[in-house]
Amino acid sequence: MGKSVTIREIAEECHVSIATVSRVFNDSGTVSAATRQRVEEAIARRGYTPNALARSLISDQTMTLGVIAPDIANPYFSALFTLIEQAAIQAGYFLVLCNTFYISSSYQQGQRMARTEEEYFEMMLRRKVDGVLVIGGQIDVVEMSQSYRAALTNLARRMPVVVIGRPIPDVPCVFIEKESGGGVITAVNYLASLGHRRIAFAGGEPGITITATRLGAYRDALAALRLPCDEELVCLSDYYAKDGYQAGQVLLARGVDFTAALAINDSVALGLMRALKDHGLSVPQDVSIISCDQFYNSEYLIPRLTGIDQHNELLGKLVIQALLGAVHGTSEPALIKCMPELVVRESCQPPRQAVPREGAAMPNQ
Amino acid sequence: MGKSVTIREIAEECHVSIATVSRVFNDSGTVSAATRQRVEEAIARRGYTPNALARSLISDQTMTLGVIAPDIANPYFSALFTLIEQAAIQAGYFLVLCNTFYISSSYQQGQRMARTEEEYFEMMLRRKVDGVLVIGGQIDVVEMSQSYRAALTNLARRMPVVVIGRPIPDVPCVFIEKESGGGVITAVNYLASLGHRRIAFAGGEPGITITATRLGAYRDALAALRLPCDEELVCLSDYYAKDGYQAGQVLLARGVDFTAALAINDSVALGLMRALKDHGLSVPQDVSIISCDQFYNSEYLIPRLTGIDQHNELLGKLVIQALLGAVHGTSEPALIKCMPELVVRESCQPPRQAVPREGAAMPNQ
DNA sequence: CTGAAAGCGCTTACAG
DNA sequence: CTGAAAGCGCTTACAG
Repeated sequence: MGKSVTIREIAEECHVSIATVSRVFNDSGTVSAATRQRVEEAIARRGYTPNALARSLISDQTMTLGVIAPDIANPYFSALFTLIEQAAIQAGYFLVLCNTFYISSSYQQGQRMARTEEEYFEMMLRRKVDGVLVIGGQIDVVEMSQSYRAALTNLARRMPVVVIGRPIPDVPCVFIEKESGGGVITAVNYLASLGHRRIAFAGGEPGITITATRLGAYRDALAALRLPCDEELVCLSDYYAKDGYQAGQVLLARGVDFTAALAINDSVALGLMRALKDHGLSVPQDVSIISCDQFYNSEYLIPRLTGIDQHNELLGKLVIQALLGAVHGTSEPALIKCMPELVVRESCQPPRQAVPREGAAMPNQ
Repeated sequence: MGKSVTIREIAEECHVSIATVSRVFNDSGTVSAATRQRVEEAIARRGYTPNALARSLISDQTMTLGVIAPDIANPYFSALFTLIEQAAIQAGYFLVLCNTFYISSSYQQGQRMARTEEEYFEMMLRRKVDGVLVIGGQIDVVEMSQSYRAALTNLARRMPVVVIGRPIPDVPCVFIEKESGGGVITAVNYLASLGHRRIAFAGGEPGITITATRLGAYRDALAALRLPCDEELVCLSDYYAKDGYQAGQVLLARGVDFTAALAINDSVALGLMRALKDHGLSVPQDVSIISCDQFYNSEYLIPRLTGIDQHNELLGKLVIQALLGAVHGTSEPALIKCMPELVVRESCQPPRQAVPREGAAMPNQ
């Protein structure tokens, strides 16, 4: 590729100084109409494009924001990223997307494919992004490593950082807490109101905040309702369809008695329904299913999936607002909560009968 | 945020020149053991991080690649992006992701949320990325605008550009053509082998190459088989679940007779199956469904979706290889084709009866 | 209105 | 082994 045309070349071509070219390009300062026209023509003719690197070196801003997320192929994150990007673009910022695959066991098999979050933090520092958004990842691991905590603290001391996840004391970020489990309580109450008494819980990686929060809310709700809350009703795994499938298989193999189940999100619900079906069970006739976090295709499933809308769109807007606020120094250490909402569709109905207790046959795949 | 520590500060602190600090940090040139240690300690103590902007200005490379895609929330793109990112990271590059929402009618409602591809091209030039990957978008519009073509040509003259999409003569990019419709022909033949004679086609935005290619292959296959290919068997729309749903409604409202249908991808198949169900039709008992482009959840749907695996994973690897090749000047104007593969699952079976011809009732939603 | 100069933070020949 | 200097491409006071 040929070297790109610089401000100096334009200046020489027009017999003016580079300062003058800069002035006309940026429409700053004063330039006589004649030279302005001459310079503008040269710029157009040569296709001059200013070097953003040089500009950033001076202005000390790159108009770039870093986004560090676990897995963009997860619909939850891709939907959120889309929202965030739109808001960022409107504010004139670019986004550098970094996938860590941290909680995504689907991708962790074999050699390390991505960089760690700590490595990404270092890169953000070097590249002088104007701010960083951390979405989940190690921040949501219940037992956080000291080195991660130190790295995040170091990053936050040097540039604005907004975190969607569990607030950590003494780390100078803006934390945005997604939810407190309210939606799950609503879901359990809804199931109970339909007459269900034995309600299972499927999916979610153990040791992750979102799992712990939702599981905790599930247990609290059951306790408040004086409903059974046996350990065997719970099967954690991860956040994808294959994990819901696996959780369903385990639940069924245990021979647990349940007439309804909470799935940690839509993907897990999908896999769970599949496992049930392979066992000869129908939703909602035999088992009612409700998702704790609805994505975008729930209304097209058969049956249409009842679930909690965590209002992630709202979250997306708030997040970028918080980040831009932090970048421009008008940040408040917000603790945002979106009100979850139950969306009733077709996957729940009053219980007809208990699930048979005998050991389950292995499904064919 | 306080100004970050520079090489000059480290130099002063150690009473050496900045050249020396640079040498120890980059482990280049020769430095005495004593000063090396002193400098390394200062670097660690102060948490010095080199300014990548300044480095890039000198080295003329940013180790950043731009990716311009229509919609990362579309599972096709997010899966591809994931693959591409992993390959890029391993090669030491960062990715700037730009969503244009170009073909995504789901997002085009109301005011313009994203930038146009041409604006993104300009930004790539300014930011001096080392290369650009263009995935779909206007490149796949059958009637391409002149200004887009000019902008792409200009970009490709100035930096390495790899395009996944329809090759355009005289535009100096590396083009990677995804497919030629071979998979669709396989799908139609499969349906015909099952005994289907009236096969519908649903989804895909009109005027887009991928739609045209697949529709063309569908028609060719039908013609070769001497099967009916009425206009009314075809209903285009777009690439998402809601579009499949809409296409299904239209097909049903037309009262067309069909026992099987091709959906342009899994999302469309999902919506289509939903529309059929709302009309009281079951898959595969009443209608067989096959997807022309399978995503990741097809094996968890009820019924498990039969479809074509376009082997996008392979594509992801090839793409980044081509881009890195172009960046390092070892590009060949590749024309890559992945061999599609039929994956038979549960959504197709021999026809039982024709769909009733009377006008369809509107489904409840 | 316009230009010369300093400087953003760094790397890299070139001397010593 | 080490430092002074030039230079990457640009912006911005400061003179004139």
